[in-house]
Amino acid sequence: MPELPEVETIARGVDARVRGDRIVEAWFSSHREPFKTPPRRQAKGLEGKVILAVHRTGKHIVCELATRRPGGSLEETVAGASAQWIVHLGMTGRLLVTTPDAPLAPHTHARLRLGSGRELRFVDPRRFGRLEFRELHRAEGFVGAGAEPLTIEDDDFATLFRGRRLAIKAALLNQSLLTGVGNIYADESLFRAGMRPRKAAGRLTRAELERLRTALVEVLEHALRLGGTSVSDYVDAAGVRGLFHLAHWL
DNA sequence: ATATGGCCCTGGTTGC
DNA sequence: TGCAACCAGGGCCATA
Repeated sequence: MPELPEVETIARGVDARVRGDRIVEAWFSSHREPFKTPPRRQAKGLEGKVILAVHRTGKHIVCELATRRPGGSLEETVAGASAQWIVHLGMTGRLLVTTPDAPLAPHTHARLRLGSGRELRFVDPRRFGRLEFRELHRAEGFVGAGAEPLTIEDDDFATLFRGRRLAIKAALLNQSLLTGVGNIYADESLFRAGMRPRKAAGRLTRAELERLRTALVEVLEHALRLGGTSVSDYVDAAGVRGLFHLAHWL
């Protein structure tokens, strides 16, 4: 359910609350999911790190980490990162900033105790979400496989679908083509563009593709504007309401 | 290479 | 009313 606008909104909210904070202690649940990196390794990597910045790539929330405080512009800050904590919310995941004494929600899988006294928590009943830790000297910084729908040019957008026989809706959902688009915004943009979801992606005309891209950008930006006004609904302990909000504007 | 389908997982909804 | 079956749905993997 969380797609690009929701994830962006959450990333901004978390960034505003924890940027510059130090991770004092990390606790993880002992389930197999939602861990892409074993919990012990995540805890070891996270403890002592400073959160330089939190931002969105596709549907992923990326926390840039280092062993010292950030300085300068966002670009410099991100460039100075030595590790990343990557959060995917899946269907039901929530990333919350709370006080340490806030009641523990059921299905809490991660608790990062911060130097400021706050806590960053990951809660996910269905465990479709993913938590990953990356050392940047061992691996590339996280990059989504697909293109960002908000910034892709018309030519590149058209190229994505050339020769493809699968339905345009399925193509929009494919994260290695376009990243950040899920069920809701795929449906909504197709509807706005007046296009049948089951039409083969490769059979759309250039004019149709341009209409589709425009519609997609419009719905995403609209949702982003709405989301921006209700950041606290996502990130502060109340949590759930915000997602509901955005889904309901459609 | 591209496309399809099954699986993961729990909570809410539906149906008896 | 109460309980069980059923469905949602993004990403990942095996298979066609």
